[in-house]
Amino acid sequence: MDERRKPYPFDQFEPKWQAIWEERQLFHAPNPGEKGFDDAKPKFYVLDMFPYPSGAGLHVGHPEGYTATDIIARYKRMRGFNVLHPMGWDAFGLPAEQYAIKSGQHPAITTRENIASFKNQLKRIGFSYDWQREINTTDPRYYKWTQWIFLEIYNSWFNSATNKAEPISTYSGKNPDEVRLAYVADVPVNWCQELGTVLANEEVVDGKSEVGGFPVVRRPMRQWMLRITAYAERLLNELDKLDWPEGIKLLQLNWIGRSEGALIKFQISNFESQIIEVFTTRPDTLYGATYMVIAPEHSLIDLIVSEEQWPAVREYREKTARKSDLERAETAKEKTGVFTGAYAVNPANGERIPIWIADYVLLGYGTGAIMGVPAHDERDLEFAKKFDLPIVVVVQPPGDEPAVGFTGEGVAVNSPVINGLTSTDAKKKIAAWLEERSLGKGAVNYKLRDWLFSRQRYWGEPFPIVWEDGSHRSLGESELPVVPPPLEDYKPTGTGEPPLSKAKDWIRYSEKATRETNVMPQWAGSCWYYLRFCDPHDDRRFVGEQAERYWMGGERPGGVDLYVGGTEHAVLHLLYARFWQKVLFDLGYVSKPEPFQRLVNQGIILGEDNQKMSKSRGNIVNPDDVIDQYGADAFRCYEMFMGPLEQMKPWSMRGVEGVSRFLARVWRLFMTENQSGDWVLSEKIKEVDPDKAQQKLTHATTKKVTEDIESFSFNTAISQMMIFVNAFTGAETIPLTSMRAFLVLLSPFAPHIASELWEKLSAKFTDARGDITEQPWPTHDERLLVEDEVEVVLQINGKVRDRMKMSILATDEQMKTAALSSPKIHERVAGKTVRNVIVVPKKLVNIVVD
RNA sequence: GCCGGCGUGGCGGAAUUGGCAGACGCGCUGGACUCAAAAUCCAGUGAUCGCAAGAUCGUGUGGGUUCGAGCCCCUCCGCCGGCACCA
Repeated sequence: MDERRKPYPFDQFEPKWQAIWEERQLFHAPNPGEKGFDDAKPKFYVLDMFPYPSGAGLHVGHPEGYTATDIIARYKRMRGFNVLHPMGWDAFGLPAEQYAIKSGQHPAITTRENIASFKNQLKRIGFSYDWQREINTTDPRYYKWTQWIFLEIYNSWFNSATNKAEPISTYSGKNPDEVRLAYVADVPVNWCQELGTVLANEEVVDGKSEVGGFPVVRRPMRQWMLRITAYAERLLNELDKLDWPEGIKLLQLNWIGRSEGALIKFQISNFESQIIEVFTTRPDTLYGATYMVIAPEHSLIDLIVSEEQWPAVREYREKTARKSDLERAETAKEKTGVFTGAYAVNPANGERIPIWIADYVLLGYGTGAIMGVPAHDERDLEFAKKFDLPIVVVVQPPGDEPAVGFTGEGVAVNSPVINGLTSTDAKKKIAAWLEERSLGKGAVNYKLRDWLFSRQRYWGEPFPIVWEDGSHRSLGESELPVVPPPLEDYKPTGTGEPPLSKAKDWIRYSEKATRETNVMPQWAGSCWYYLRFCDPHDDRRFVGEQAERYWMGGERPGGVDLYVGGTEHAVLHLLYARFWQKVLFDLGYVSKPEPFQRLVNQGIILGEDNQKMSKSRGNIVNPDDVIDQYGADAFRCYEMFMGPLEQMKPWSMRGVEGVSRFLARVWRLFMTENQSGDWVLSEKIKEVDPDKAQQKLTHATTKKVTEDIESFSFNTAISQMMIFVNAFTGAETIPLTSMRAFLVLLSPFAPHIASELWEKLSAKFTDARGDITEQPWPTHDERLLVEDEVEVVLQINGKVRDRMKMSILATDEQMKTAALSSPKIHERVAGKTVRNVIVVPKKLVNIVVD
C-alpha cells in the first residue's frame, strides 16, 4: 500500500474538472446581443479587487476574498442569474519597476511572468472566472482607454451651478486651463527621493512612502493634479446610499473631512487694499482673536513682513522648508513661530492684532491663515502662552468649568454683537453680521486635497499631452494609445526629472511641441477596470454602451452588485474610482453615479504564530503547498471555515486537515473501495425516500446553507454541512435525493468533489441530467422543519432546573401548569411564594419565587 | 489626543439578536479495528467540588437595567485599524 495515499483522490479529479470547465467555457458570460445570452435572467456582477501581480506570487490572503466571491458567483448562477465574474491584473506600479531595476529585467517581462504564475495559481484553486474577459492594465489596448478617460477629465470642468462636470467647451470664462478637472500646478508635493517620484497624500503614511517606507519631504514642484475636491460634497453625500461597511464609509467621511464655519476677512494695517482671509469653525469666538497666524509658505508674507523682522522670518521659513512631514509631526508638541512685524485688524472690534507665522498652520488647509483665539483653542492657547500673547475669554462655559481653554459650546461674552447667545446661535448671527458688512460669510471647508496625479517613473501610463510654448494641450483620440518609448535605462533620474525625459526622440512630438514625460500613478488603471470588464475587447469605445447599461445597470446607484477586497484601499482606490465614475457619469458615458453598490471587506489572514505573515518572520503560507497536500477544495473550504470573512484570523494547518477530513468523509459517503482498491459508488445509495429525520435534516441544511451564503456566513454553512455528513455517515441506506441536494449545496464551496460525485451518481442513476453547475439551487419546505414537540427549559429565578417535552401547541397556561408539575421544580418551589411566572412559547418557563 | 472595531474553553470560532453559553472544527483522553502502526469509526472533553446523583462558578473588569444579559446602558482595562497641529 502506498503510505502517502490521499484520503480521497482529489489529485486526480481536481485537474480533470478544471480542464472540463475551461474546455466547455462554462463560466463565460455572454453580453447582450451575443450568442447564448439569456435576456430572461437578471444580472449579477460580482467583482474581486484585481491583484497586483507581484513576484512573490499569491499568498493565502488573496484567495480568501476570491473564494467568497466564487461561492457567491456559483451560487447566483444556480439561482438563475447571468453572473459577471471577471479577473484581471493591475500591473502598472512601483514594485514591478523597483524589482525590474534590481533584477535588470524590463518590467514588461517580469510583469508577463508574474501574471502567468498568478493565473496558474488562481486556476489551481478552481475559481469560476470568465477568463475571456481577462484584462491587464499595462496592455496598450487597455491603457489606450485609461488615457482616453484622462483626456475626458482634462477636457472637462466642474460647473458649480449644475454641480457636475461638463465639457470644457461650455465654460465661458477667459482661461479654461484654470478650471479643467486635470490641471498643472506648482504646489508643495510629497517628494520621495528614494523612489525618485512624488506621491499622493493617500500614498504617504506617517511621513513615509506607503511603498517601501522611504522618507517623504514636502517640496514645491510642477505637477498634474485632478480636481477631486470639486466632488467633495457629492463623494460625501452619495456614500449614504451604498451598502458598504459603516467603518469604511466613516474612513472616507473623515478623509473628506467636511467642516462648517465661516471665512472672515482681516484688513492688514498700513496695507489698505490687502486683506487676509481666515477659515474658522468658531466665528462666534471672533472677539477673542488676539493674533493671527499664517503658514510659513503663505504668499503674502513677502509683502507684509517688516524690515527688522525679515531675517528672523527668512530663517524660520528655511528651517520649516527643510523639515520632512515626519519631523514636522514629531516636533508638533512644541509650538514655534516668528512675528512678522505686521498687524491685522479684527473686523469685529477694530483692534490691531499681530500677525505671526508658525508651522502649526498648514498652507493646504482652509486659507493657510487662522485667527488665534487662545482662550478657546488648545493650540492657540499653547502658542499664546509661549509667546506671551493676550488671552481674552469670549465663551462662558456651562457649569463651573474654567473659561480659559474651554473649547466646547457655551454662551458668548465680551462680544457686543452676540453677547448672551449660545454658541450655535452666535455662530449664525456673527456670520450674518459679517456678511452684511462684506467682511465674511458662512463657508464649508474640506480636508480633501486635489489628487496629485503625476509620477516621475517609467512603468505607468504616459500622459496624452504635449507642450508647446509653455502650455499644454491634449492629443486627439486617434493618437491613442501613447506608448512609452523603449528605454535602456528606466531608472529614476533622482532629480525629479522623469525617466521618459531621457528618450529624446520620443519626446519630440513636432517641430515645436514636446511630449509630457510624467506618467500616471498606479491607481489610474484600477479607477475604471470594473467598466472594462463589461466589454473588454471593444476597440472603438472604453466600454460598449449596451454592455455597460446591462452589467452596471439596475435600480440602485452603484453598478457592481458585490465587491470584495481589503480595507487598505478605503481612501485610495475606493475613493479614486468613485471620483472617475462620477466624472464619466456627468459626461453621460456611464449609467450610474457610483461604481460599487455593495462592498465587503475580508480580514487579514495571520500566520500560525498569530503574527502578520512576512518573509522575515518565515510564517508565510503558500497556497500551492496547501493544494498539493490537501487539494483545492480543502483549501477553499478551510479559507471559509476559519471564521467570519471580515475578521482577522490566524492560519492553521491542523484546521486545513480537519476540513480535508470532512471532504474525505463526504467522499466515503458516496464511494467505497472494492477489493482491487478502486473507488466505486456505494451500494448504500438508493432511490428510496428519506426517513423523517433524514428529510428534515436535508431541508434544514438547505435552509441554513442558503441563508448563510446570502449573509456571507460561510463558516457556519460549512458547519451545517458537516452536521449533515456526520448524520448520514453510518446510515444503512442513503437516499439519493438527499445526496443530490447536498452535492448542489456543497458545490459552490467544493466544486471539484461535488462535480465528480455528481458525475458518479449520474453514471448509475438517470434521475438528473447535466453537469452539477447547471443544476438549480435546492429549496426547502418550511413545513418539514416544524417540530410537534419541543424541549422547554424550566427555570427558577432564571436558573435552569429542569427540561420538559411539550407540544408546540401548548398554551401559556398549559406550559405553566406542566412546569409546576415537574417534581424537581415542585421540590424547589415548595414552601416559597411564587411571585411571577414568565412563559416564552416553545422555549421556556421561568418561575420567580422569593 | 480623537474616531471606529473587537475581547467567549487549551486553540479557531457558534449562539435564531434579550431566553438551554460553548454548535462545528482542531487538540486532548478512552475504546473498536490491527500482530503493530497509520488511516478510519465510536464515546468523552469549560472550571471547581463529589464515588455518584448533583451542586457552585463561568463570555476582559466593575457596576446598572431586566423574571432573565455573551447580547442593552455606564465605568475601567487590553488588543487591532484609521486620523492626527484640519483652525
